[in-house]
Amino acid sequence: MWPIDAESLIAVQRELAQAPAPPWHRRGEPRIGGCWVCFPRGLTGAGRPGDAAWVAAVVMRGGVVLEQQVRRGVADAPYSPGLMALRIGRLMDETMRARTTAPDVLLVDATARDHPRGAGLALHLGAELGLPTVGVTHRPLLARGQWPGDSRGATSPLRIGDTVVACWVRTRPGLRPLVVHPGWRVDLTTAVDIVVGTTGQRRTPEPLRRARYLARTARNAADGG
DNA sequence: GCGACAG
DNA sequence: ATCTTGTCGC
Repeated sequence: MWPIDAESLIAVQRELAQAPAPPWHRRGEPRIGGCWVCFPRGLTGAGRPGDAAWVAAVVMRGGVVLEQQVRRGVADAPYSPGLMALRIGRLMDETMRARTTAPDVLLVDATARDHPRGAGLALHLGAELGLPTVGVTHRPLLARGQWPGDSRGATSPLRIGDTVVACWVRTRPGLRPLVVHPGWRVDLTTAVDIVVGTTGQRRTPEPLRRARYLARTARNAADGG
């Protein structure tokens, strides 16, 4: 369920951070999903409840698209660091539940353990959907750590205090590394494996790239652009 | 009060 | 997320 106010979301996040999550491990060629939300061009700042949004969900297996969908929706709250679930949690959840093909693991552009209460949207969405998740972001929310070397596959830890909560991953030499967040039922090694395994010559994992493309294309067709 | 701050 | 401006490369 998706709380509609900060107080209840914060309570849910505190619970989630403690919830047992038996580790999932990839076996064979998994179905890998990607979910992406985009907003109207020109929207600036934190936004507001009722903002238009476009959500795309993709499921792939070994480079083949099994299913993809894009829909228009509405954001429930402004963006606020640590409370992103309030803005787009419900949207992503509903979009994923509308899928016929269930992925084995889902990629989300959000953090997980790298969060004020240790339960960012990537973790939360996985728990709600009952799906292992991996978060992929451009930068950490709270965690700190030096960049890795410049070769593809190079990683370096991101810590909050002494705890490693995520890591930098260089998916393409010469480009800024991504932040990879082990989400619901996923450990660091598996998260990196999934991201590197879905990233060919591009910086972004293919299911996420595809979902982003679909969402933006739908938006551009709708609001002119 | 000011800067930081996933998307 | 979205914007900007420029640059390098296929």
